[in-house]
Amino acid sequence: MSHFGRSGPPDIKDTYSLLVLNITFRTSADDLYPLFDKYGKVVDVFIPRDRRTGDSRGFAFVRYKYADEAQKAVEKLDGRIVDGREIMVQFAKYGPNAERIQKGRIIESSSKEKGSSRSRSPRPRYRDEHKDRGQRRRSRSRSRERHDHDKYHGKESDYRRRSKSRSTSPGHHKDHWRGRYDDERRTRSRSYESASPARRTPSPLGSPSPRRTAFSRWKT
DNA sequence: GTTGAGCGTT
Repeated sequence: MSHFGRSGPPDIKDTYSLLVLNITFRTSADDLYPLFDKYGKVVDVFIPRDRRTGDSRGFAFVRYKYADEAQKAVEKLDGRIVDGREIMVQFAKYGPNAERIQKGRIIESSSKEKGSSRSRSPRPRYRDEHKDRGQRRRSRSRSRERHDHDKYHGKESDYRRRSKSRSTSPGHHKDHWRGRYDDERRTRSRSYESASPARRTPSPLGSPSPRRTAFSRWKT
């Protein structure tokens, strides 16, 4: 079990995709599956990863079998704290094929279900159907006074440890070329000073480059 | 690896 992501898309023909945003980078599909499965039949959980680093991008896709269950999951899990992060759950707007999606469901280009012609009025009123209880309890503010860091002491240690494998010493090279630059400038300044004293810009970040000559036309 | 919102396969 829990082999989502490497099994490929099982069946997207009749599923409803949810987009889960703002998940932590350590949250995996296996962690999301039981959480979302509580509210309905989850067919697939997929977290797009960076093919170079293999790290998650901070969001995931959860595919439900039924729209009402998916809607329920959105209502229940949107804004919920998962792994110490407030996740955002919403219906996917685009499909894996970059196709348009309606309420998480892929709109098939085939005109097979176009039985009711244009009588439909598809307006973006997803949550309005449940606005009576689905008020925006989420103010989208990331201000949280939680300190659940101690909850991941063990796990966090491992993450930090493997990531801290590198120990570079930035600052040495800067000081290095800085000294070289200073010495070089000082040495050649003698000949350059007499050659083009006007262009003498000692520090590109030390002097505000008083190139007022460009504004000389403003005078009088 | 934050803020806005973000939209996808081995």
